[in-house]
Amino acid sequence: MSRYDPRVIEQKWQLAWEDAGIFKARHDPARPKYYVLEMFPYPSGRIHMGHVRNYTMGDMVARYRKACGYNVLHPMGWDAFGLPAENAAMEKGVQPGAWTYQNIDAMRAQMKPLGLSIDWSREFATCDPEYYGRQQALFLDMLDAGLVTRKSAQVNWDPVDMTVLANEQVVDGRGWRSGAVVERRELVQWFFRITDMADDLLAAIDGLDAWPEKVRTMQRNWIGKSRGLQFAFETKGAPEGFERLEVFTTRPDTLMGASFAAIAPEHPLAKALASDPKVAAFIAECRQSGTSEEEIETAPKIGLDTGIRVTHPFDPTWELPVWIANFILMDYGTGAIFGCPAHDQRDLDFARKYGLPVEDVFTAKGSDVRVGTEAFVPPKTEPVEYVRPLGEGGVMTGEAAVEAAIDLCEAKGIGSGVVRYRLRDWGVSRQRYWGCPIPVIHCPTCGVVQEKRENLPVRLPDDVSFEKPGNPLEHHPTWSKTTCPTCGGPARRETDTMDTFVDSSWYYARFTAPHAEGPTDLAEAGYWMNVDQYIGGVEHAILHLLYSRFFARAMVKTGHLPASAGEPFNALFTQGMVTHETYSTAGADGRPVWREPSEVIHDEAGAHLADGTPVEVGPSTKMSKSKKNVVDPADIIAHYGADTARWFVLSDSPPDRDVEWTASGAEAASKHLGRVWRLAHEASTAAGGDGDAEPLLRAAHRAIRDVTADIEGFAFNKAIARIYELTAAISRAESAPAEDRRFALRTLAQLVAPMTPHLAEDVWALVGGEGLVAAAPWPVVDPAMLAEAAVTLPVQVNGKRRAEITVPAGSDAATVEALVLQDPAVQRALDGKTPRRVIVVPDRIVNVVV
RNA sequence: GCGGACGUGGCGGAACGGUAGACGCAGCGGACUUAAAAUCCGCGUCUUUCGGGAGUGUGGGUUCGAUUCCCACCGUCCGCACCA
Repeated sequence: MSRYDPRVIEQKWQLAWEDAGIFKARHDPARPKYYVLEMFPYPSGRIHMGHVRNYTMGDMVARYRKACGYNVLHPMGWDAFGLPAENAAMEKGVQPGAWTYQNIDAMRAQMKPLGLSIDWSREFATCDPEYYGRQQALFLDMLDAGLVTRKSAQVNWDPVDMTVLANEQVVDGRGWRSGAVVERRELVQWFFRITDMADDLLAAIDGLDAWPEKVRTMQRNWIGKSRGLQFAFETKGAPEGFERLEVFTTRPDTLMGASFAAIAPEHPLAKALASDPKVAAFIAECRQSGTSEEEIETAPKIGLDTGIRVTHPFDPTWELPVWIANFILMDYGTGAIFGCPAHDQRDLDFARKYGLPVEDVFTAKGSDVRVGTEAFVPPKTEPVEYVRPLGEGGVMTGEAAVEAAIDLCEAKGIGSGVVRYRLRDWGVSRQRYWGCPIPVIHCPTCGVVQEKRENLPVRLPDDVSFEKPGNPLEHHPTWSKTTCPTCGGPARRETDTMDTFVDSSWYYARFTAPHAEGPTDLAEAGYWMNVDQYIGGVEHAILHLLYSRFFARAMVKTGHLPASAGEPFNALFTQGMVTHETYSTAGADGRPVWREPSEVIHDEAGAHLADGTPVEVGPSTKMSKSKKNVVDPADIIAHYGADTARWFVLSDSPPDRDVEWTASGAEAASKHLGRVWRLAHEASTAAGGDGDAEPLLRAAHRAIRDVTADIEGFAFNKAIARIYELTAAISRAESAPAEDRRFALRTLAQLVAPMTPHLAEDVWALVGGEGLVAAAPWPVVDPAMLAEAAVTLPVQVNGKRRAEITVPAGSDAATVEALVLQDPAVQRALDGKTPRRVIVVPDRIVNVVV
């Protein structure tokens, strides 16, 4: 007998789809469009299970929407600039471009067998000059629109390699190659002025109702809008020009608890004091750390008393010392604060370390407990008792006290209420080769000059050397030498390239017209934008999504997108990771040696290698090369077929949670698909059958209803559970008329077409479906087949289940109550007591309260 | 350190505030087979004196009723601006 052979059918149907050209997206104003997009991959050279999960989910949505009658756009491309290509160049001596394009070819070849409904004619890579040239045009338009600026910013500097390091390249405070202690250094850089849009980016989050709430919360917190007081201390003993020290605080209500003022090591006042060797040494010490906020926040708090004093604005006789402290960020507020140790943990730690006073400003209502080693920081909405108030005091919330403090200070002429954001401008300069060149020229006479638009793209040279550390574009003998577009004199090209986040901030728009002359084609963008469903990892919840939202607004402002596309992603779904158990054996030095899953044998003796060495089975973690707990999709597809891989990554776990890859799970998925195929094969030639068709037909319609709802709700694991039930029902209905079984199998084929499309086509063809199931409409549910005549209600007595009764659906409360009280099991549970209340939830439950 | 999420049988998970454990895996029992594989059917939280009792990370609270809502704690994961 024939059997399910994925190798044969998967290739067959992929060819059939290609011949029919059914996944090519065509602009058709007469039809409603639907744009499905998965976050495009970095071309590492191998696809991994995370990709399979991401693209299978996107394909699920794309194929489902197509069946529902939408004109679907489902493109794919490559996020192709970035550090790994330069690392490969250093390690293997290949050019980053050649390495990247080889990887793209390899990955495309691994992706195609998955049978995704992608319009490959729209494919591009961000490292194509055709793409990055348009990105340069966008950059110049943004420059003209005032959205770009140049200013100084801090970078990780490797003093041995004399080069800028990415945060990733800083390991335990040291450069990953040189091992030198990394220091912070200032460099003039290009920035996008994202903070100009902070308020709009924040307010518009309210409208993103199809985004996960957690992502919206994270974005709100990242933007971090806060109202506070900005005022100036008068200084004593400060150098000329620093008679006043501007500080910003979100807690002006704690001003009477101030015990010191502190400035960032990069603050102009600190720099002005650096002629003092002690200060200079301290600032140098503060710089011995990377730029990441995590590193700065977790570093031990250190400070230096400058000897300068400031007078308290509410009491001219009260003086506070000015410290330089390593935990003050120059980027936030004014780079200077006053410390109130009683109500801020960092200030308290600092005060305890350096013996500064701690004065409680407020206490819990009615409590006389004073701050010890833990700062008292209740929610601002909680009423507290002010014992050192700025004004009147008494019991009030922090919120109210802050507003009162701002009003009081404004009335007294001490500063003013201001709004600040945690969000910083987006620094896009990178001192690297493998990125989009910034299309400007530095001319000794004219200054910073734009490259002429007709000269775009400014192409990367393809003959660079990675022998020396640092930016190869700077080392290139000729590339940066050019003439000034304005005066014609000799000039130097900008050698900074753009952050790769820029590349991924507008690719969704380029997909709507991938070969347009300009960055976009407004007619195409107008039809296809916005992305209706965006799918990707939660690790992009903040940066990529926020930058994309900013870029879409910038493209509206520069005329590259219609006004309606300023918020580019209508719906967002964040999927979980694919994990696997980890396996290790004991190494000679006692440290674990990681083993690949394919090396490990599981049997009665436990887990071991082929030679009998026992294997330690560790917890399931994200698949990673370093722990070797990876399963190669290519191997799975070769062994089981693409449909099994697709079915597995959709089943079991909810899509937004991690899914654990297990060999037995893959085996089970494969078995199930074989069972479906066998049922179809048997039914294809079956005749007769005189049994009752109704249970089967009811099961089919229930499945249509439930699977549809589950797909709409991104509950793919539940949709799959419903498919298992329908399969069991068909298997059980051996005696039903053959044509009814074929109907049920056609329904099944339609329902699984988005999940396992190749199998679905084969089943569809076997049981008399017309044409391709990929082109067939979504099945329609018959409400008459869903109605139930009777319902079984659980009966609780005092909240504990004691009985159940069966009543006609829709029975009213009085009828149910009477029946329940007569029930012998209920009477036994009542034990002669009189019911106080009977709660009847129609068609759901009864609770008798005694 | 700061911000965000998650926690249910041996395992992955299901459950508009309404029968906790759908569906799947592993396991056990049975059918078919000379036998095995494949396939099909059934059982399945723990405990019990067989009446019942306990049970959704831990401890409290709200409710006729809590896995679900509220508070505190513990653990795990994600992000922190130059990894993508």
